[in-house]
Amino acid sequence: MTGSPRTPATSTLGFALLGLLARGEQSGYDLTQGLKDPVGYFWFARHSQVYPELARLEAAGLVQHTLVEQADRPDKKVYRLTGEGGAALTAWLAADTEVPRKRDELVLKAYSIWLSEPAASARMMRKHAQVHAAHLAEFETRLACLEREAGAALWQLDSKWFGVHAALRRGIGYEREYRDWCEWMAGCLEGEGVSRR
Amino acid sequence: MTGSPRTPATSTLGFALLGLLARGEQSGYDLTQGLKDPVGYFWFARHSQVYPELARLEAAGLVQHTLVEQADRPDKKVYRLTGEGGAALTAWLAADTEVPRKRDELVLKAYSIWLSEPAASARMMRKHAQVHAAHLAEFETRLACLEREAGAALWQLDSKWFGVHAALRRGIGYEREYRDWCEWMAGCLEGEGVSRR
DNA sequence: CCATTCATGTAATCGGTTACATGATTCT
DNA sequence: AGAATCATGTAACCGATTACATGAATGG
Repeated sequence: MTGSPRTPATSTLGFALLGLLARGEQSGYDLTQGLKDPVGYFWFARHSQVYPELARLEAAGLVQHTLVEQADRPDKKVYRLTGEGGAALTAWLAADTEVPRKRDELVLKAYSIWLSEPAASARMMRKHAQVHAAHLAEFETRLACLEREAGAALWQLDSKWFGVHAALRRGIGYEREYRDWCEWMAGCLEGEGVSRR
Repeated sequence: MTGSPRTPATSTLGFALLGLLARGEQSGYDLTQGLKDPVGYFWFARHSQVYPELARLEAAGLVQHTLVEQADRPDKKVYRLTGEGGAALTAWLAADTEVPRKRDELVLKAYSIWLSEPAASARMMRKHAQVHAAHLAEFETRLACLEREAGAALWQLDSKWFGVHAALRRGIGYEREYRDWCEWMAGCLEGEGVSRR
């Protein structure tokens, strides 16, 4: 009993998958879909990354799969969390989290925008404002749905809906701020800001 | 005259460097420092990525360097933008920009926070709120400095200060929103939100 | 004396994207 | 007839991080 079974350091993607599996067993395909929405607002991956990661998690004893044969569809592997997997997940939750440094090409362009055609840049900013406004609207709709369906569970700290709620709130704030910045930029570029106000 | 000199698709880092060089000639070392601050709020790189990228940009004819010998310090290569480099930069500015999908480990943890110890998670959220509040304060200080130093140039679309201004505004909005979300989360986890208000 | 700054590079590794590969069923 | 959905994998590549490597001058 000297030393644990040598878990070779699970990646963040691994914990994302464990977090999804903590809500119920799923196949690799389902997990890939789940990584679009709502986890996908802040983490995502393609199936080509998910399948090998699941194999690694299983080798580390954090998940297990059962083969489910299906008549009209391809057979699938349904994964579930093991006790060790649950423990690894809560240990990760308690561990320190790095503040991420972001890369954002649009803001990088803004830094060089003084070299560009203002009208063209304004159009680009308006387009991005629209995209973020659309994201915002979608998140707000989802939150409204959630309020109807989950009700008070949205606010219960030990409910899985609280997690969705938390992430959605972050998404809403982020998209609102991004939209406002794009619109402010567009306004400046269209001439409003030239003479200080 | 069939086809341009076959620029092998400059990376985003390449354009970040061109954007910095458009403001004045610099060495690879200087550029690496510049990628911390203020461009670094939205793009960054280590020197091990910068030096090879500069070599690639030079091979593509977008920058040129001069060796500057120094007595008391190591010699350095000072890079400057070529005409082709400036053209590549403005072409990139005019091109479509992808809306980036973000990965954020803290929000990912929030999604699984229903499995954690609320008090410990609250402490983590307060810590992150502090970090973002500190970033916010720093950005606001910088903007205030810029206002004093650059004055009206901050609002002139063809001034390089306008680019800094734009990026700083984005940083300020982002950090403020992130701080507020962390504090909202902490409040919930400390019990305020349990019974719906 | 040791750490930091200035200054430039290379090598190993890792996380993630794109593309390759297969194949049945259902919807348009 | 062709596209999309379900379902699982592998391989090549690329961008980025970490570590390796060197070396003089200055500051604590």
